[in-house]
Amino acid sequence: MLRMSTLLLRTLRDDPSDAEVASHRLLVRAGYVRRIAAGIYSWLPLGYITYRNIEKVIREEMDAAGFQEVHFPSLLPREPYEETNRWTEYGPDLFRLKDRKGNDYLLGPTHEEMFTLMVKGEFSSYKDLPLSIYQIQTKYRDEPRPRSGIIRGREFVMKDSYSFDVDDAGLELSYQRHRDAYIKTFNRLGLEFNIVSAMSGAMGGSKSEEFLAPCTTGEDTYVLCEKCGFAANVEAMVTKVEPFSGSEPGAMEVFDSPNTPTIDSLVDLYNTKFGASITGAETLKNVLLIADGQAIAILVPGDREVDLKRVGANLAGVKELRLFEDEDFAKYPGLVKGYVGPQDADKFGIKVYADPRITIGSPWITGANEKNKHARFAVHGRDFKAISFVESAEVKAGDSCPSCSAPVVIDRAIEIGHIFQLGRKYAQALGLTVLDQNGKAQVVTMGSYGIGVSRAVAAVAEQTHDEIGLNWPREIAPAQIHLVAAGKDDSIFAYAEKLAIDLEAAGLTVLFDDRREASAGVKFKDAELIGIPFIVIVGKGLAEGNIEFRIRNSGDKFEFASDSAVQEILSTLNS
RNA sequence: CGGGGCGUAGCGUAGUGGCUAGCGCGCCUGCUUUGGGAGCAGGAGACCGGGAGUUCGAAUCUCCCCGCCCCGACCA
Repeated sequence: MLRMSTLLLRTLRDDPSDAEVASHRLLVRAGYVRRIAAGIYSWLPLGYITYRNIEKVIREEMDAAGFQEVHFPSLLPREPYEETNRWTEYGPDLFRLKDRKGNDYLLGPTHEEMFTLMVKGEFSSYKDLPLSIYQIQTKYRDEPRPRSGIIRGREFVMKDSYSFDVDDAGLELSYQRHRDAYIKTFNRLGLEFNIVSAMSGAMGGSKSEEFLAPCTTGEDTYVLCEKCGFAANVEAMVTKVEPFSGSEPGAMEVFDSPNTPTIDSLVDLYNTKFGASITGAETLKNVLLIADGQAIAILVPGDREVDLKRVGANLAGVKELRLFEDEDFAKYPGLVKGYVGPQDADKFGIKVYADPRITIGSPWITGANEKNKHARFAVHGRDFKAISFVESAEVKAGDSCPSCSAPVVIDRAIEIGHIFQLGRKYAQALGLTVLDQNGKAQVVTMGSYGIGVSRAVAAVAEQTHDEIGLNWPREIAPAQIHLVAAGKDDSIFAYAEKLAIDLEAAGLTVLFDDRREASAGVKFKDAELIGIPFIVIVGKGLAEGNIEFRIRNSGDKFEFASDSAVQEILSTLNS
């Protein structure tokens, strides 16, 4: 039993000034967490119980799926990460340190290497596979910008699993088993979520899905089709286009277009000059980028911006992508800012990629690579040619769903889980092979599956809180019953004390507000802030033989007879 | 890393060159109160983020540093 009179807890009346999002504000105010440094938090008793409840659900579902729990150190030597090149690749996000002898160590940001090496050290036969193992461990990433309280920290707890299979079919099976276990887990946690297809990074292109918990303060943007249920990461959204069916226009024609460096100004001039009524969607925007030092051009319709994340995710092999700056224009005197067109790309030695909307055969109004001049009737395939199509334009609400063509909506969410088929990258790098039936060494194929455990606490808080406080689902609340003794009479406290003991004996967990000095109002406010799902009040009604029972979530209130309180509470909870 | 903001007691804040740094919440003592963040009285608690400088005098002005928050870039 938790007693408020002795609990290490001080609720705050005011929002902390450094907290913005609801989960952060309320977890601090309700005395669940305290900030230690940017992105680093301590858990107080109420918070740690809640955290452990979430961990318990996750562990139970992993075990039920037949995955085995292991545990690795957080403090790791450099060597394994050197073998996979991540000591270098991970860059400044890696917390690095040296021991007294000057050897390099790191605080694990993720543990692919350790898992792979553990299996390599023990198993060597195809008969040992498939295998799925997991750990729940603190991870460290020196994020450029920790934010939103415990949603994105530099220290956080993650449940990460890895599957090991001999072949792709086995990997697919292991992947599905994890997917199913994740669905069960998040349902038990009371989280609303969508499973969206995601990009697993430019190389590989293997299967990857994210579990996203919708909430306005989430930092992930995704596309959702409310009609057919299609959901995708913005990066993975596929543009639905029809082949161009219009007739081929006359030859490309350059026209004077003074002072039209922007799409809007170009549209105005064009409509006036030619008595037309075009929109930005009929103009072609040529956005120049530097991709790993190389100049490239991205073609998108003029009414859309280029989404650099989408370009980066869809342009195979590109690591660094940035917009052209003035000094880049200086290197290409033929390219006139505001009047760039794709017709002369070969001449300038610039690779051109087109958004799928720039269909073959479609005519466009675009820059003429000369100041104050544009060209019209520029036909893709005739007057200019892209090397390939690349998803580049920003996704907008109302775009067509790739599977059913209905208009999609755009929503924000917190990424609470990510599953993907890693393939053989780590097994290859670290030499994890097993002998097959023919005695031949086969590189093992792996899957990787993560759940943000500490983040899940915040995600649930985000999705369930209201104006007055937290509001936990029953399975993860720090207690199931918040019992308030409201009054000064000894009989109230004596009765409440017995009720608390009886409720615990009946298998419920109880937070008992047994403070003598606090007023009823304070206790009610605290109960609402702390967010335990059921609140029992022993107070003025006791004299008439009644206690009060409230449901935090709905606000419903009931009167129960004090002499049958335990039974009535139990039957209400079970109904 | 770019842009913006902030740093005064456990929390929220006032104080833009001048007396002993003020207020609310919380905390301690006493009395009163007791179903919606109680009242009165008394009290403890602050290297005003750090350093250097300007000045008779600095929380307040200048410079440097550190930390924190927000937007963006970034994010297995």
